[in-house]
Amino acid sequence: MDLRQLRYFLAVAKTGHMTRAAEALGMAQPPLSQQIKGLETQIGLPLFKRHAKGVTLTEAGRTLQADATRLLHDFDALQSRMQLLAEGKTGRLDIAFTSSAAAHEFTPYALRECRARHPGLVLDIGEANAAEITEAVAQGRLHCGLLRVPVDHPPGLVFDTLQHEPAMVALPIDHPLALRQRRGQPTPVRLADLQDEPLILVRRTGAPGLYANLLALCVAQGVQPRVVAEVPRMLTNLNLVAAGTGVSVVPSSMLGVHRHAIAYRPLDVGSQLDVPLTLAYRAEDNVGATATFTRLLNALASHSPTAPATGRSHPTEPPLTRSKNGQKLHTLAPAG
Amino acid sequence: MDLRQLRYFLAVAKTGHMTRAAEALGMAQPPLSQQIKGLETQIGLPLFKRHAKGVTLTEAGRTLQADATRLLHDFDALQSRMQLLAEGKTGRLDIAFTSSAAAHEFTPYALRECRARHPGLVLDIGEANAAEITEAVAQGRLHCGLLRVPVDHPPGLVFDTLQHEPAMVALPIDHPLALRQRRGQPTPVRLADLQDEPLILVRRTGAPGLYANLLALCVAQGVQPRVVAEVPRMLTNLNLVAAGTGVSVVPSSMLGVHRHAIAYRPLDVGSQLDVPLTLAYRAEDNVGATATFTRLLNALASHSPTAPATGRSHPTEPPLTRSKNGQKLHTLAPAG
DNA sequence: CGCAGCTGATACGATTTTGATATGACGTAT
DNA sequence: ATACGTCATATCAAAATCGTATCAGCTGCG
Repeated sequence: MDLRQLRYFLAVAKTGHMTRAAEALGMAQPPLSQQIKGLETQIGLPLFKRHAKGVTLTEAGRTLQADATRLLHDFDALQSRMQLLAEGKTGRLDIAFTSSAAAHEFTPYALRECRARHPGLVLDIGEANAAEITEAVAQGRLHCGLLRVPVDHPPGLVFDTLQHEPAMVALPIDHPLALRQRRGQPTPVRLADLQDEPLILVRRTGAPGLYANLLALCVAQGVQPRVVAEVPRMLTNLNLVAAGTGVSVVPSSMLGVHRHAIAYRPLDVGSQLDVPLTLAYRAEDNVGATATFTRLLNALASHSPTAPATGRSHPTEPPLTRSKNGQKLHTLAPAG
Repeated sequence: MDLRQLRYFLAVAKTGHMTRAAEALGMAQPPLSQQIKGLETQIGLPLFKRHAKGVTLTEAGRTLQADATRLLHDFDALQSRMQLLAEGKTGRLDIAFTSSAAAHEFTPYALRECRARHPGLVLDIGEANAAEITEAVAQGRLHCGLLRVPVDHPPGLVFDTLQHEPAMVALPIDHPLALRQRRGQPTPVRLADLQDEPLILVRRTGAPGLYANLLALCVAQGVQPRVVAEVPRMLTNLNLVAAGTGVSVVPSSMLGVHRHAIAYRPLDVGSQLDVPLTLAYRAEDNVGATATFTRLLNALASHSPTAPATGRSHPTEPPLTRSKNGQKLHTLAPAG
């Protein structure tokens, strides 16, 4: 017995004619008759009574009709479920951010867009530091991770740079560097200015990341930073700055945090430090819902004003709704 | 997508090995790999991750595993349901008796046996007269009918004579024919004795049946019966006899009804009238549960002491339990 | 570091299954 | 009575499936 035979059977049962069922099925009548006969002999009961102008279901036929209808319905449901899964219109998506990635405006925006465009996706969102996220993605416990500077590159992982933004110096509001002005405007900070300042870093074991870049830049400029604290989270970092414990260098999207206690100053032209927003996922699992998510984020990023200048790994996609601060930058017909 | 492919898939998913799954399925490994690959390309997602010592389900694979397991289980259930139906171990059976057929001891005995041997059968039992039963069976509203003398022979209907018994004369207990004795024993009644007796008949429109036989026999013997009543049911008939309204001729299995008011006397040797118990069913529908029932009744009948002398239309069957009045005549190992 | 031993993937020929065309048998309706 | 429509049968072509032989890649051992 076979699903094909059951489909044939149902077609015949529905029409009451071998011939008409055959043309409805897009096939000739003789093979249909053969298949029905095969089904009957395999079951051991006639399913139809043949008469001159068609066929009629027997009792066994009626029983089979009910059961087969249900079964084929279930089968079709299974098939379309898998189809949706394959197309990435359905599925569960385990994601996590670092706290500084979550602070970038692109992150909540992308999540809103994802929810609006793909209501069938279930997003399960967590938060962890870059090292934990990288490991979780590599191990398959997460589908995607959003972080800043990649801290590790396990084989099989892809890192898409979605956004770029300059790093800024975070100073206690009454710090001399914060008070320094030129023609009434605050002045940029040079790395050399931080030479003897108490520096606070966000850092975890074995995780180079953003601050590796900063320290490398210091070394390159002959600056000896004085690290007074290493904290696990960006917000802890800023709390300490606000308390006057020291100074820090943070992505510019942190601007505004503790704005009455912290002054944010750009870095000097010669000390520019770019902070990326990075999407991490496994190359081999970039299918279905994951692919939907990664494609969407890359597409949103390439249409975003703060898109990275370097060539994108994925080409642009169809027009996208861009709702930022309640303003629509791009418009899409039925944007969900 | 196909059930076979799903079976293959589940085998691979269960074992975690293409090779072992292949031997479990009784096939070679290459075609199995092909089918799995075909399934994956058709769905559009990899279902397994291949590595050096086997394969592992992907997320999509786990989803499909759950769904496919359910579907195949349903399919197997469908198949075994149809199998049981074909074997006649399951199903609904619409039967009806005439009241005199129900009076024969064979009838309740056969029903008991049927229930005991085939607990999966649902017997829906009705009662009607011979003409109604014949029509209902012919139209397919009944699977089987039990009656006495067939009143009609629509095409396609089969009548199996299960039992034979002599007709007896039913007389009011104080009737002269009942009181007549020879050497202290009641004497048989000749048809001629009934010449002027008020006769009561069970009869319905257009239904010849038993009483046609009786009347034919009277005509053959030159007897002019005087019919004073025609009643719809055998029991009504006997009620009237008990009340002294008249005399009647009834199957001997009615013996004992109103035994304080009715005397039953055999017919004279020259006036023997045989009353059969007949099973009616459609030849073309004698499959499944109906076949189980008709075969059982024929088998029980051929092992019964009152089996008809004429050659049976169906050969005898395996040994059967015969519990009559609590006595077992034949014994069967696990007779249910 | 290299090689045996296992894994799944590929290539190709044989078998089985399935479908199409032509035709027949049977009933019905005009 | 005959023409039409039904399903069944026979025969052949096409497709799918399967088996054998072989390859490629990874593991784990020496």
